[in-house]
Amino acid sequence: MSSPMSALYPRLNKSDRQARIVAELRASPTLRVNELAGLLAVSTETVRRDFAELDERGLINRTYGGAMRPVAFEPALVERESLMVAEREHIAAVAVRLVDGNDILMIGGGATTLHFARRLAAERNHLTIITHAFSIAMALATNPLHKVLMLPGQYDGREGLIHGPDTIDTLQKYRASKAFLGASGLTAEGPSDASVGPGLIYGAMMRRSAQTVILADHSKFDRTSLAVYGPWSAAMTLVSDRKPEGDLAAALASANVKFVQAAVN
Amino acid sequence: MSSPMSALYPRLNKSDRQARIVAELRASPTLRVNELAGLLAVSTETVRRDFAELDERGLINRTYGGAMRPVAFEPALVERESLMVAEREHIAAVAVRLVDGNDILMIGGGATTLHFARRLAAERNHLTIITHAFSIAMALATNPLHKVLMLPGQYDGREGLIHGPDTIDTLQKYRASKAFLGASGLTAEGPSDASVGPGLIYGAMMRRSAQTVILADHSKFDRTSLAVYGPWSAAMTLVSDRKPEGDLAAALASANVKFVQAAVN
DNA sequence: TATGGTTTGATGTAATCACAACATTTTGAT
DNA sequence: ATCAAAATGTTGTGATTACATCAAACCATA
Repeated sequence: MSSPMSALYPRLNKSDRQARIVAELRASPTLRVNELAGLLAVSTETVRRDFAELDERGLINRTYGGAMRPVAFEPALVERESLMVAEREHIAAVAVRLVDGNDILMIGGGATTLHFARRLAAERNHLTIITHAFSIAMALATNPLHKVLMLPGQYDGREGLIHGPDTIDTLQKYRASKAFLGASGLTAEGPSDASVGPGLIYGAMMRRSAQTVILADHSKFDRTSLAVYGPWSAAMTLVSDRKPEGDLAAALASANVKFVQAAVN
Repeated sequence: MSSPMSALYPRLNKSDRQARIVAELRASPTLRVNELAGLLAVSTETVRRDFAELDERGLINRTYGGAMRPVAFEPALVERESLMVAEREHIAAVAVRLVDGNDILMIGGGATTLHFARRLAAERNHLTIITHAFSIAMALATNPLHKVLMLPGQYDGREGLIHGPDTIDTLQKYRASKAFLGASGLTAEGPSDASVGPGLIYGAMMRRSAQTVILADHSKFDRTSLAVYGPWSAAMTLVSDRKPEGDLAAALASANVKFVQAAVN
């Protein structure tokens, strides 16, 4: 057997090799499958398999022909990130159309609202946005023309967002035209969140905004979560990829909640 | 037409389209030629030509099959991260010893204070920390036993921290035992920062804390920066890798500033 | 040593991409 | 309206990549 030309490194086992890939990405923001195969003296298929695994674990991001360094990974958020991505992006894209040029917005934390914030950064300018989520603020700040106001309070590293009494108090000082909120459950009673702290924030944001837009894919329908943060009302709009049915649909109708469909073609 | 977002937008001219490509990269760190062609309703060759021009101008980075956001978009912090790392880590390690178990801390933004926060997360528990920097809060939150309070205000994506009148106002409500602050310059007049906004924060933090600890390596000595945020006083401690000399040393001595040496080695 | 699972390599096929050459459309100025 | 330049689309070719499949090599353990 002829030895490979670039035997720069000793043969590594799987975990060492993958660790090295991650390390290599710190030096260079992108890597090609080809280069790496030569560098590590393994076949391209092995590199591809490593990329697939590391991408699964969120340590890298795959691109066509290679991989790139992940931008910034939120602790608990990454797990949810991979689910319902297509639905969430559609919901976010449609929700952006509900934003007026003069709006003052409040945006709650969550995977879907993060997509919404990214599109807001890409498509809009000169908006004022109040939020309690680090990820939302960082996404919006990639467009320096926006003005991002951060709420005070206790930082929860697991969720990557801020809550607590200070947050609620400060919200009373602000008034927005529209609040954009995610939810982990939607029932006839109203939208709800899995944690009490953030739930209180979302309720306060809703009360301090003229309009409220709930962004939630159909997997949240009829799922009850811990903290219900508000009854349905005529000042609310639900943006989702499917139309609700049954009890939930009846509750929305009787409260005059507007519905906007984000079709998944 | 299986792309998530099909032709939602009107036909754009060249410069608008290219501006939009740059904007779109804010929403997603990578773009594929194909997706973008569908999104903008132009041929793949046009997208390729746009990529070539934008890459030439440094506004994007090309990858095989697409383009990615240039690394320069990241907060300005990363650039400084690589300088004086050893010195900063020593300074941070020594500064941690100045923290008492019952302290309530304020920590300002910066590369050196970030090292300090990481050590605090590793070595201490049950501290209450008030900060205005995302990176500091995230570093501290890796230890869930700490309580991290985030200040409100306008988010500056370039620096990755918060400032503005709301921040100053809120600081008046708090009182800490010690403030740990970085600096971009140290002169006889006092420590100073390169930006006005953060400088005002550091001044306020200093006034609201019983003790102030300045963390700065020797490259900051005798360098004047934009915003001087406080005169030297007996309530201050300087932690550095070298002992100041000349005018600076005289000013520190006459104000009774304590000095702690962080020896390298 | 035998064995079963894991890891890696090799191969073939289909999909995707880059690039160049040429045709067509749009734009802007006269 | 006419013309020339710029911008864009189309097409074809060759290169690169992805993915599935199967075989070989490797490894831990009984």
